Amino acid sequence: MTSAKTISLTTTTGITLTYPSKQPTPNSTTGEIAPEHKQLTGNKLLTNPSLEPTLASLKGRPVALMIEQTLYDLMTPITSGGTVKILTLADAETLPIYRHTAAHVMAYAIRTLFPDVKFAIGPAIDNGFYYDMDNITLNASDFKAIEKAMQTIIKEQFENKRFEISYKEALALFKDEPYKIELIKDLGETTPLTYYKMGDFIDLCRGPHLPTIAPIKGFKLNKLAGAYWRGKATNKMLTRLYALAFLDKPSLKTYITKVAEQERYDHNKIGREMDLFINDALVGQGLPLLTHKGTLVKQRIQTLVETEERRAGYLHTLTPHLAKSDLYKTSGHWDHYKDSMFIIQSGDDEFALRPMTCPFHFALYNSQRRSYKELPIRYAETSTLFRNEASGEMHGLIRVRQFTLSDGHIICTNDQVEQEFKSCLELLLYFLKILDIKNYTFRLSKWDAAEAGSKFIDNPAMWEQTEDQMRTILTKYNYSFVEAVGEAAFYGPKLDVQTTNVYGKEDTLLTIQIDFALPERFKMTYIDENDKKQQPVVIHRASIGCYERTIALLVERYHGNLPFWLAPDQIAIFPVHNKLTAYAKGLETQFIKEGFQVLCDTREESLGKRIRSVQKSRIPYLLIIGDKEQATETLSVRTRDNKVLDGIAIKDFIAACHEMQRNHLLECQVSTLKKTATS
RNA sequence: GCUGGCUUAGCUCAAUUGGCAGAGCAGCUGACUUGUAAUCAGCAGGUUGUGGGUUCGACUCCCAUGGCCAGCUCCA
Repeated sequence: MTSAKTISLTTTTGITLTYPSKQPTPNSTTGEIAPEHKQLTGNKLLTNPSLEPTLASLKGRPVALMIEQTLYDLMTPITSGGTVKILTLADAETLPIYRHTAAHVMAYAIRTLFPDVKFAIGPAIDNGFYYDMDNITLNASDFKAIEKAMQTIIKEQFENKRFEISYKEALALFKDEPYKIELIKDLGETTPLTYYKMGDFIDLCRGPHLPTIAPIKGFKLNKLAGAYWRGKATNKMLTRLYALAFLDKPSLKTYITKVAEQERYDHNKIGREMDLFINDALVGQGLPLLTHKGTLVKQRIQTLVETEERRAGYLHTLTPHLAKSDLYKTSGHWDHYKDSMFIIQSGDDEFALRPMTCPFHFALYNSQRRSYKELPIRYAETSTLFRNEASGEMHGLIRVRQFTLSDGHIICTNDQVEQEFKSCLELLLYFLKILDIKNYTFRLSKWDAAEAGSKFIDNPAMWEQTEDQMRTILTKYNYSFVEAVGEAAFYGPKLDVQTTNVYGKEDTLLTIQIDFALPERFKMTYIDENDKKQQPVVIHRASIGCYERTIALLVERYHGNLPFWLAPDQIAIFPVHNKLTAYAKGLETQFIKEGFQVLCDTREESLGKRIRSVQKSRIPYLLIIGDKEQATETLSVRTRDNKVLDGIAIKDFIAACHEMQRNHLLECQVSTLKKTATS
């Protein structure tokens, strides 16, 4: 049938595969395939007939290949050998291909309903795909019609055909698609171009794709948003339509249920429900007010952080919340961030609320002549910072205009950088461990040479050196990390600890940065052992990051059930009837003396009602006090997960609470109490 | 800042095509004295975010604006 030369590949299952060397080419004027090439498309590529995909069902059949970690679809000629994994729909590696093909189906459907639409890009993403479009107005009420059109298209079981075309042919074929034309021109005349065709819908695309759209099942359009063309805010904003896509409807449903479940723990909802913070339109956007409960949580974390920092050799400072603009001009922040600083004009003087602490610590350092014998100097401050974030950026406690950073700056010699960097890392890992935060990843945030001089200080040698330094340390101590170009600070690379919120949105929780630029700008020096002036290195670091963001993460991590030592109200006391009020009040006093935060509810309401009324506060322990408890000097302890333990001796309960408080224990030590109760 | 959605009592939500703003919870008053997630009855609660406009008449339609939510962009 073909004159294909055979390229032999080793497969994990020992199957030999052959591939045709010749590819179908389109008729350049119409975009149609020449008839003699038709048999080369689709599913004729495997020599083992039992493995051939069929249009009717791809279940258990090969749909794509992975050769040396690169994905190929079955329509693409293979030009090099290697270890091959044959992928079926069941393989995890296939899912992005499936989603990408589904994106094309959606585009096809939209084209039939909105013929004037102009397509940009439509990639697979986690959990689904999106397509960016122009010249179209959509709203959620269009979703059903689009989904229905997609179903209709899928029923046709179109093959997904692949074509290689020249630069000129591509320009002609996509002449009505301005965004595709821009992509083609950017790829240039020398890059091989391909497009895919299903039914009468064609799309410029590198692939890979499923050989047929028949198996596409579990999808749901879910979100409409604006997105800048090529991710640049100066470009036109396009319409982005997001969809979820899974192999089948049950997995789609499972995912939707899971997400709904997760979103119930949004700190922005339950943080307010727990009465940790509020917002007030008169105060302003991005300026949350912590209630007394939120303040208790913050103060407790702060105590932990500052205690550990002192142990780690940090010197705590208190520096001004504003400074003359000259300070930020010296640091370079003015050039980079002037627009997002709060600037205050006072007579002839220009001030700004501080957006970071570093120059203040540098001023302290520079207030004396420093010897190498003093280094490293480790400054730390629980620092209030102000950043005028864009109005669309604010989010609960995660992104705000005023926040409190567990900030710190280590000024050290070049030789001390590795040790100090490692200590910073260990300190923040210690905090993450105590708080039992596990959903984080390390990101080595590097500069982008393309933006040298504008976004980043133009000193390639120093960038290379510090990034290597960081990479070496991380590798040496076996921390796995991803590298991200263009995510550095303007003065140096960062190790960012990234986390995600309940919506899966990624944010930086903690950061350690090596700074080679600001010591120069602030003319920081020390005298070395040879009586020579040297320039120190600065490490910027955060212990727990910003308290507001950390509280948000904790609320989501614990679903509001903060550990005993962090819970705003730790214990609530409920006398069963009002003759026990005095006794309950006595207990309250006793617990307060022990240092716990206690609520005593003596309202003349039913016990059930009073218990119900504190459920939203998620108090770890409710103590029900009846005549029996008073007579035996015991407690009936109800935990917030609704377990009831009767007959707990008061002193044992107090001891257990102290234990949890002192050791920052995560679990309410119900088992300990129980043991005491039954012994 | 941009795109889309939303904005009604303290909270959660109703109110047909433009035709008298309504309920539950919370609050207050009274009765009940309570054993582990809502005792009963009554009362009160609003310039429908704000400012304009269209209309005999606007919660409803239009314009502007504040705020909230998701996404994009940004994040020292």
